[in-house]
Amino acid sequence: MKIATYNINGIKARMPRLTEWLAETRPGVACLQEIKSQDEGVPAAEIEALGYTAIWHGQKAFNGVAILVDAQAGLTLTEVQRGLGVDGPKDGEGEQARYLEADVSGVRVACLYLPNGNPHPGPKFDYKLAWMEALRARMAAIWAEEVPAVVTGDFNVIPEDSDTWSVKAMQDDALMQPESRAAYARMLGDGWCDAVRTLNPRGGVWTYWDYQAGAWQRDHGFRIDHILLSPECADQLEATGVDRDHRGREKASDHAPVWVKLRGD
DNA sequence: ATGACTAATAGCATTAGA
Repeated sequence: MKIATYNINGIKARMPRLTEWLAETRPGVACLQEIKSQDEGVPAAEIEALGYTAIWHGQKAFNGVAILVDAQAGLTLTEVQRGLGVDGPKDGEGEQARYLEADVSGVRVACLYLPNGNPHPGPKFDYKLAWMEALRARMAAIWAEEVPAVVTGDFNVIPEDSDTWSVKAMQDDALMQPESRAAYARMLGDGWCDAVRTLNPRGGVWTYWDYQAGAWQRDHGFRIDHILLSPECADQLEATGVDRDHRGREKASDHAPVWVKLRGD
């Protein structure tokens, strides 16, 4: 089974790209982030017409996550949880739409959009770290259920220096502060497998290129979209990839899709 | 250089992203 994560940066603006990506690469599971839409604004009929069943957790203007599964391939989708119970950094705003978890034909799939955390330091960075601790706790609960599990999405963390084109350019960014990296490393320390890192130990794999300053043309990217596997899934890890060509297309997201292929046995 | 792009919402710019 192929499981993919894709920060699409606006589902309405990206529907042409999303449509052709699903048709061309046909992932069994597609975890989407930054749908930037309220629930009622998601083009549900178009998604269904592509042969995918979907659930989503949206909000006005920002954030928002969705899980799509290939119904034509016979995969089933049952929601398990939405949200991690962490309020946003502004007074009284409540929880932001950043987490959605489902059972996909016996595999637990968590789709997340971790807070960016800039500017650092400040309340947004504190929010990021609090959210990461809540995520780690949820991952421990999933672990305790002893189900095969995939936790994936836009983590907004550059885990190591080899995950960015320039350490110097990013050194003051929330994405690679020591606290952000340590929180991510704790998840790996708990036993979760960073799939792309495992098959690309020397780094140099990017999943995001800024819209600005010709970052795509210069290959000034970094790796922040991750796929973490439970031991059962890690044992089945066959391949990973980044659909880079989709970043270079007209009206593309600033992220590229990232995927893992797991053996089905 | 608190810049450069892009999307969304509400304007005739602002916020947020990373």
